Amino acid sequence: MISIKQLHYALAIEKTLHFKKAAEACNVSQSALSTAINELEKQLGVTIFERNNKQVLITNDGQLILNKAKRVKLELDELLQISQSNQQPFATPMTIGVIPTIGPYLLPKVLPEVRKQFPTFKLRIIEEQSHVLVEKVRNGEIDAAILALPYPIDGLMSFNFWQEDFYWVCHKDECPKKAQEITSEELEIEKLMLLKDGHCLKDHALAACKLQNQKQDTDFDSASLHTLIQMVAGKLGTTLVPQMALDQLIHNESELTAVHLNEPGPHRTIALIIRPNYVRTKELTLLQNIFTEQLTKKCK
Amino acid sequence: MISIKQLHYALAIEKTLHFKKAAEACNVSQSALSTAINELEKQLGVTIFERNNKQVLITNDGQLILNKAKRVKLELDELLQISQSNQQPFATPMTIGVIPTIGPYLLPKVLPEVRKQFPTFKLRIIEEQSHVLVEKVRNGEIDAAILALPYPIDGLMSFNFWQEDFYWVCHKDECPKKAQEITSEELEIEKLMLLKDGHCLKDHALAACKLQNQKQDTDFDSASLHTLIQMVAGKLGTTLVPQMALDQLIHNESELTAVHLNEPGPHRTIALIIRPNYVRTKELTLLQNIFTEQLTKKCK
DNA sequence: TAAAAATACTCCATAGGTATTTTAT
DNA sequence: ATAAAATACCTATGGAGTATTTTTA
Repeated sequence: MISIKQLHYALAIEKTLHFKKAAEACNVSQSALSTAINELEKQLGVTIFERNNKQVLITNDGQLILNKAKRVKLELDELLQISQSNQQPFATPMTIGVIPTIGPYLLPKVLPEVRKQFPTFKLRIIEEQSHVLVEKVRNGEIDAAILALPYPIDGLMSFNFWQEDFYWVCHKDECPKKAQEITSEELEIEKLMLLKDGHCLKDHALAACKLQNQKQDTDFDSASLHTLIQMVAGKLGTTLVPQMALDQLIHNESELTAVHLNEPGPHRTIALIIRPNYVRTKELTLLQNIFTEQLTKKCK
Repeated sequence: MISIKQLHYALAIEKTLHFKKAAEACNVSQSALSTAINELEKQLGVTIFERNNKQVLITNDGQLILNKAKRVKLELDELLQISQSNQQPFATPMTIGVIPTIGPYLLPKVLPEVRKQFPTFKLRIIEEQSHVLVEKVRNGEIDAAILALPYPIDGLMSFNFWQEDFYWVCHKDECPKKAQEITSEELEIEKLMLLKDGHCLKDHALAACKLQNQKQDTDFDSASLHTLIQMVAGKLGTTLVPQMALDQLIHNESELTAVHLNEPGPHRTIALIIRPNYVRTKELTLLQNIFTEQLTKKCK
């Protein structure tokens, strides 16, 4: 019968493409690893590695096997986590990805409370764009991701925990009226500056205004909302920012005004994305509750 | 290190709730199975089974572990299938689920060609409603399902292979006009008979007419289109049927007329649903091509 | 010829079997 | 008292190590 050890060994070779190094990584002799791989290939009836004394190559079929082996290992790791996380929640570290238009605004609002409630919890945060995070969730590199929806997440599951609208930000001197609301029709589209392509915030902002994602003259090739806001302060145009970013981007003494974009909403939904069958859902639910609770307290 | 064998044994006990019977099912002695389970529980630090001389119970944590173990086994089975299916496609049997409003119309059109191209292929078909099939795909009981979209398939993946419109079917004597087209506004809603709740065809038909799924007086508690058509023939009302069912339901000599429902479409999308990471995609692609090809030949 | 994988041979850990004991109803 | 799981003990398989051979770039 095929064993987990064999899969471990095969995955080690995939990494190093070298039997001796792989053997060292697995703390076994080259001989042990070699026979294990031969036996695995014999059992499967598939040559996984084409090898000679100079190089190790992965066959096409072999790559499929290795990908599946990673999957098996992933599920097995999760099985081990079940026991640990149920014995004492938050004992095992967790890595969560977050996109750049959420991270800097969400995390300062919620992480203090997380630390307060679970002081020993090792939570690692990475910041990437949506497509990178989706891939990392898929292959198990990270436990979960915090994205803005709608976004295509084929094969993954989402748990929405927050919804918010956009605010239109302009310089006080250029604010057309004193109203608290503005509709997309009243916006001067030509003056609107948005993040560069690849940031989902741009798509969501355009969708909220019912605009196509046509290549706009006004595209601003910036990677952060902070920079955009600086441009607005410099009277170079206006922009749209999500509600949770308002308090950080616009201070009382600032030259800027933010008015609610009055279009049917919510304009942006924030969600936790996980693989189906991900096991640490209890812990994620606890986190999610803190998120919603803190956002409600600090945004409404 | 935890082994696959241990998981196998644990799953056998879950089925039988009896160590001796489980041991027999695994072709090992009760002693071997007993020690393996004890070792597994020790390694995990979790009591999976609460047992005495009279009964075996599954603990809460144990059930989580067992569910995950099933997952591991599933992925491992797929790993074994990779080698087999790549060595000779269609050598391993495959089970595909299909909903009752697709099966009887799609399968006669496509299966002959499948048999012709892959005579040795053992394809098993089961017929259930969408929610049952989605669950069976999730837990690996079946390889894939053929559904009509839109339908919620959280965490699964869909490959659309056909799109079609609805046709309004009425008795010739009651046909309001001779036109080839009718809009939903021209329909007499009171006379419209649809399948009972639970059949997605009802939802899709209503959506095509832009109607709410309100509890209609005209709901007809039938489980098959054939029955509905009999009712139409008996002048009890009218109905909507998908294009692929037309040739079977309405013959030349019949008393019935079918006219195309002229609403923005397509009204119903047919798709293959699989788990993410499902491995026999090459074979499914071949099947799917046959499906589309045969439908185009026989429906257009 | 030299670097790397495969093989030969030995050893030991452990999975499994049989027989027996413990346990709880 | 008895049915069923746990344990003791023995055996055999196979995984792992060391040393050596084979392979081919």
